[in-house]
Amino acid sequence: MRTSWADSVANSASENAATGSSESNGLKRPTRSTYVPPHLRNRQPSSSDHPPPVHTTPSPANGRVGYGGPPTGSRWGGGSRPDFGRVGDNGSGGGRGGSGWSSRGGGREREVNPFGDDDNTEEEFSEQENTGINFEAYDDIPVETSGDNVPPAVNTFAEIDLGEALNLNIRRCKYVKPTPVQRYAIPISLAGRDLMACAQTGSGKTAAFCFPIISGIMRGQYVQRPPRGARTVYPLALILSPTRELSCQIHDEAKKFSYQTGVKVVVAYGGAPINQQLRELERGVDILVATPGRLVDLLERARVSLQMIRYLALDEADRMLDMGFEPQIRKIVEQMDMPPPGERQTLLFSATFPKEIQRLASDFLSNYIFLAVGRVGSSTDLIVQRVEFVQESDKRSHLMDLLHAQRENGVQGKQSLTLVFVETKKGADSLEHWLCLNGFPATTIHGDRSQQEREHALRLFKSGKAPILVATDVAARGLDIPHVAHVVNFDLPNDIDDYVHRIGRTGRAGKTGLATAFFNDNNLSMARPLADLMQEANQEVPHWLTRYASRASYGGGGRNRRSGGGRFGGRDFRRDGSFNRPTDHYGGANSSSGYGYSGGYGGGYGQGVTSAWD
DNA sequence: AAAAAAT
Repeated sequence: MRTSWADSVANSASENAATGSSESNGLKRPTRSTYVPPHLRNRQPSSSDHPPPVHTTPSPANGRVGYGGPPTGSRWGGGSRPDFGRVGDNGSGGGRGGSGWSSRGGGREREVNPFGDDDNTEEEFSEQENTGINFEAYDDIPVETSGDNVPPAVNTFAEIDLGEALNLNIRRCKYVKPTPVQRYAIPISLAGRDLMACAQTGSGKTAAFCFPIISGIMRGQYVQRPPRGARTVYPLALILSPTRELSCQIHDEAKKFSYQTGVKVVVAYGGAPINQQLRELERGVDILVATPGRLVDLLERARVSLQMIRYLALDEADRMLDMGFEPQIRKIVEQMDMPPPGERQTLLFSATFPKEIQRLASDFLSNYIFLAVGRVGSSTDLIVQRVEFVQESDKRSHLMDLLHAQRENGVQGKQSLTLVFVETKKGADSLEHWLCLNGFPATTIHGDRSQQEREHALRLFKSGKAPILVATDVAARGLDIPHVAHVVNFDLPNDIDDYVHRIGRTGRAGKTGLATAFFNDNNLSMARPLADLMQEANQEVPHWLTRYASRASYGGGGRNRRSGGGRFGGRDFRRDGSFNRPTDHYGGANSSSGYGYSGGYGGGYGQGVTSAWD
């Protein structure tokens, strides 16, 4: 089924539900659209499994339903954003949009069931799905919101009408009740508001922005494809992330959530053949998940237009707006054909949100709500952090000792994985080689490897065939890898944020995790932030580290460019009063005050909020 | 100085 849900809805005036036999399909893509897979041939369409309505379609240029398309200005039908989905209310969704749609969203025949065999794979799935979600621990989690007219949070999914098909997928995912970030972020998003959210992954962050997007697209009838090159596609939502693997992961999640909703999710990223991605796009796309480089390529080829974007989500938003990415993001968001803030809905998610990045981010937002959700209970306690003083020349043998000990302690069950972070790609290769030589099955992931190699390495690691993964920061953020028992910072990062993200690869799913860092004279600039972080997380700080920390002067200590002051994401910079100051105020000179900061706003977060955020 | 991200 090539036609996306949105396309179908846009043309729903005259509906032809006959599977795969619509004239429009026949007209546009004769071969592909009329194909009926073997298992569906001779099968009666039923309310639960026939594809979304297909239509005798007027050409895109004259088939307008609902609002009139981009050239006419406000696509929001007059600024009442919560109602945007109701344009041209033709009743096809019934009174309660979600339920009405879902019965027809029935699934495209070729849609692979991401849940596997619906009835038999529940265990496998539940384990995966609930990774990192400790529902019990969520009850007294500190939450801070700021902004105008913050919609109230919900306590159950039942309170929100996300639509039947999506609700079914939520049940399939074993999501019993919304996590805090979902409780707040979903109503905010459903109300049409822009959002800057700080929340840990594993607490349902991906779902927190996917649910409202999917739900909104399901019930929105606003879609109209403006005339353009026939091969240009017009996604309604764009989700950007900083690494290819993370985009894949988000795509996989989004596919589960959108199963049989008719909402089409496509992923596009570099390093993989573009032709296959182009074919997927041609089959229809409502939600595009992408890394920036490949997206720019697609935009320049005019294979994708952002003209119809209703939802923009940036995952790991602080990384996306960091120096390396900011120009590309600005190009995509500000210099192509994406609707401006206020005409689209923008959702930014990250665990760490430095103030200066918040300031940058506000360019992309309109009257947004800031949301900070504290860590799950005392979950940092789940990650035991250790720092050891190890000279460069001793690192390998020291690592060897750790791995041997781990092996002998039986900590290394079949599924106990060790993730080793190093600074450079060369260093990754060479350490992997050395580990293998010494009898430790290791693999490596970094940016100099082919995408095939990267994905292969990740699979080897996840499956336990290579229980040691040597990685650069490409693996630091967002990746949900079950059974990582130990994160070793073989080389410490230069930024405490990166450290926070790295160690957050373990201690998930209510399991304990261990994080060991090798510290030496090359890491002096990290002494203070690291010591402060560990102290806040109730970790035992070695005395030698405390001495280094007290010695370190911020100016000389390092180029921790955004220092502790910004690292903690739990505060809306708009409330800081100091946000008018020049940017460089937040540079290295702010380290200590930054840390003192978390105690300075009410203590709601207390300690720990700063750690293990993801 | 390094990593990531298009070909």
